[in-house]
Amino acid sequence: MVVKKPLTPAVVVDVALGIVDEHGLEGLTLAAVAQRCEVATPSLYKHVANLGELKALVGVRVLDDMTERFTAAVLGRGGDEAVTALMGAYRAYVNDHPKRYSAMPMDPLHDPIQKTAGAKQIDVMFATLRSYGLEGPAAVHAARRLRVLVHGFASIESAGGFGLPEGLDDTYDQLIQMYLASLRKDT
Amino acid sequence: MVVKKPLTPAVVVDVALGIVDEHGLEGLTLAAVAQRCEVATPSLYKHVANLGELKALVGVRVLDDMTERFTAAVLGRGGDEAVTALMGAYRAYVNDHPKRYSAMPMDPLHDPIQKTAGAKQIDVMFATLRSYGLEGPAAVHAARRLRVLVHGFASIESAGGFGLPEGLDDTYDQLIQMYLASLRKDT
DNA sequence: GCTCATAGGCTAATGGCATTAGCCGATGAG
DNA sequence: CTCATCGGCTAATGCCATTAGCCTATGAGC
Repeated sequence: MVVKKPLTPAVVVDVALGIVDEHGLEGLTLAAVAQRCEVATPSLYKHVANLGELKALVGVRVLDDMTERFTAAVLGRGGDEAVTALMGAYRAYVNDHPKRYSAMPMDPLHDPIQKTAGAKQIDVMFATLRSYGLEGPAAVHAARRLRVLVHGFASIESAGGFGLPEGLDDTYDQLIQMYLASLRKDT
Repeated sequence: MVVKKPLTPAVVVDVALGIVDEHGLEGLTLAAVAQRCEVATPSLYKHVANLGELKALVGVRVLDDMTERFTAAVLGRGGDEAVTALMGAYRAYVNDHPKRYSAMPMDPLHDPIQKTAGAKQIDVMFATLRSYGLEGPAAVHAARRLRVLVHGFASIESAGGFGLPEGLDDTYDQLIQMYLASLRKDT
């Protein structure tokens, strides 16, 4: 017999993530979550403050999932190899969950709920650049460039913004090489 | 005395754009537009098919405005100078209307309403790269890289995604130099 | 085993918004 | 002068978020 999972904030976020995967962030609605949980809409307020908070929590989950994959990809590597692995992992995650990416907050540091998850992800990026020995502003600029590249590509690709998928792998390779070259100049 | 403008689709889009500038794309609502036009909400349906179409039209307007500024920036220039001007104009537009940028469609070619405006903007980018003499796929990759850079940066900056505005000009400069270097390798 | 606070679910009600249907007056072409 | 059309309006529907207030089971503490 089926034992219904007790509803917890984490479960609600799980369900929400499923809805986002299927219908996009705009499709994420308390009513839809409630239906999947076989519960009346107002009941959700016992687990989550409101729709805004739920969206923030979904953002945290996406951030954490990505960070975990990045960490795994970079572990045991350094230098260009690590950077390449990180950029590959970023794109891979977004391709695995295209709709999901729109739930990733661009400004996690501005939201108390997302702050630590956001900081953790940025830390991984900084750590990936560690072996280049960049100091102060140079490190910040390098991390920003990296973020611009991966986010720019991922956001356009996941939106279907590149006319044809034709040669997208090559384009991404070129972005990686371009970035690695810029790192060489930095050091 | 005040002569009230006759309501036309173009005027409705103007008003909508004002709302987007103030409250963001999520704040764009037919009810809000109607109020500013001093008209009942259903009246808008005489000028616009529905909220979705209005958003698409706003997207076209943004696309066109940007393209116009890009064209002006690039006119009479070539090579690195032209690319630098284009990238500068892109960032400048977004900084002039931060909220607005979220209304710029990432996949204009998929929407019949936005298709030509999107194609025109991409044409300007290709034209800016013309003097490098890139052929076939190389030209496509170069244009994609350019788009990734400008969009990635603009989208993060306009969302307030960079921790501190500290040194953002420098970061953007580095992105430009990085891109110019990648073009040198292409040729 | 009894009691009572609480966790977690529910119904009812409110208010915002999109959208549709159907009405109506002004206006301009013929 | 007439009439179709344009552009506005009101009424009604339905979806959604959110709040208020109710009710029950359960488990901690006695």
